[in-house]
Amino acid sequence: MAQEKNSYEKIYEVVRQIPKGCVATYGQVAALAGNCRWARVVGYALHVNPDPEGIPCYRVVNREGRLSDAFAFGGVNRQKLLLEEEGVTVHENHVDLSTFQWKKSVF
DNA sequence: GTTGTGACACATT
DNA sequence: AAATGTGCCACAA
Repeated sequence: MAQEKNSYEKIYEVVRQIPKGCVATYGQVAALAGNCRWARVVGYALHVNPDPEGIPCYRVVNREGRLSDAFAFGGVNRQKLLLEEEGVTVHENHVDLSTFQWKKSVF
């Protein structure tokens, strides 16, 4: 078993755990996945995003709380809308991490 | 098998 | 303060 829970699956698992109304940074997800160095891999994992319904990429932001330029997976506007629907206040492309960054301890 | 690139993060200049 | 360089890992050619 445990047929290679290869990087991606781990990352997806972590992203899936992000509760509603919260956002997580790539580094955060990477760290929860097991390695802070996976930040880039996390971005790649979301890039392929095989399950956009279970992997809300829009809940994942860089360490600035900002969305990447290439993030607009359907329009930056779309992203803002989705996050606001979740209860996250989004300013164009950035959110207040201090307020909305996911804290695993809370869950 | 090696090289290059990438939706990042951190350190240093 | 901003820009650059470096580190790390995975995938594509």
